[in-house]
Amino acid sequence: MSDHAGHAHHGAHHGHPRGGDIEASLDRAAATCLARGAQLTELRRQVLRLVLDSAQPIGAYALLDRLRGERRGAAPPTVYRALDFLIEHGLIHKIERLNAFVGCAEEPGHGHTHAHPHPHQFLICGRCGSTAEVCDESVAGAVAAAAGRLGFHVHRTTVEVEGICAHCHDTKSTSG
Amino acid sequence: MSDHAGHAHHGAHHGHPRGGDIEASLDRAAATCLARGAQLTELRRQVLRLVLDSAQPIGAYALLDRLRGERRGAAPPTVYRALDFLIEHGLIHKIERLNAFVGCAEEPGHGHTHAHPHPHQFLICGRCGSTAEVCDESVAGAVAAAAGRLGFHVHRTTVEVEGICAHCHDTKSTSG
DNA sequence: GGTCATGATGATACACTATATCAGGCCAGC
DNA sequence: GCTGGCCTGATATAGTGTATCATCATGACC
Ligand SMILES: [Zn+2]
Ligand SMILES: [Zn+2]
Ligand SMILES: [Zn+2]
Ligand SMILES: [Zn+2]
Repeated sequence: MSDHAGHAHHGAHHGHPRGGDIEASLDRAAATCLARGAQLTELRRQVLRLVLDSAQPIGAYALLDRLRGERRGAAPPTVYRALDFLIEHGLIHKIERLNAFVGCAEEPGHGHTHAHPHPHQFLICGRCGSTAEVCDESVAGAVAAAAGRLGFHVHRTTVEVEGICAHCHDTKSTSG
Repeated sequence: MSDHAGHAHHGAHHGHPRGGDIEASLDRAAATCLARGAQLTELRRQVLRLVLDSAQPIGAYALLDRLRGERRGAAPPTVYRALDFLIEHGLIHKIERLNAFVGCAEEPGHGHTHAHPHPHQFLICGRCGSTAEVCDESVAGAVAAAAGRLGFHVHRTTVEVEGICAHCHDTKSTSG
């Protein structure tokens, strides 16, 4: 499987943690949770690790299969409860179009939670399946303005863009 | 859960704002399909009528239940195939967050199809469950700009905003 | 007329996604 | 010890979406 998963923040220190970065991210996530009076338990840490370890958005049942490798007897509620917690605390996001989950590309500790989420959008490549999380304020602003014009009070915004990533577009004629 | 979704079959009126406009919309939809070399068959017309007749986004299995009132033996593929067709031709949209379907608020016949969809966003009220389709070019433009900066080629964009509609916000203290 | 390809629908079964519910374990505080 | 809150285990079920094959109508073609 290709490992070129989209990186929205070119050259930045954000992006999907890979390899050894994952454990550091887990530690930061644990600290974030503690500061909020919540606990990143071993189960939740395992699920978060599996999400972060996946190069692409991963479904709840795929997570469940992998989780069973280290936690025998895990069942759907096991993983769904962990996912709910992780979403609640802004550590992962759900991509609605795919019924799948990805780690948040923003560093934790910025006060992002389910109640105060950071603006984010997903670019989903229909060819290689990679996704990139972008945090474009102008998109969020345009949405807020359009909603405000209608007197609508925004709580949460889902933006999911389907298309072809730069890498696939560049290589479409050489490997298609 | 509100209970004013209606139980009637293909009656002409339920007190919905659209009312008798629905049959006219169906006729326009049929013409649009014909012009594209497709046919809005009786089944598809029935499903589209049920979607348009629903005051709120309606799920596939709720549609199936109602469809069985006029087409005995209807099964999940019956309604999903019709829905796929209607989406393909831009006559309805799917709201991913709700796993539900709504009629397109834009008039058909503007060349909107699955291949060339019009920009649209949904405002979903978390209190009354109503949704509004808005067609804000600036939102679409901001998304296109953000994606373009990353070399991402946009094919389709999903924007779904959860919040409180103006009506519910105005009446939040007067009625449960 | 007969044959064949196409598209739509009927019908059965299945896969995938998510939640409800109850029971048991753990720990802090009283 | 007891209680209450939180987390997890475990079973069952609800909700959403597809795969597959059969049947039927249509229209092109010979
Ligand atoms: Zn994020
Ligand atoms: Zn790609
Ligand atoms: Zn529309
Ligand atoms: Zn409302």
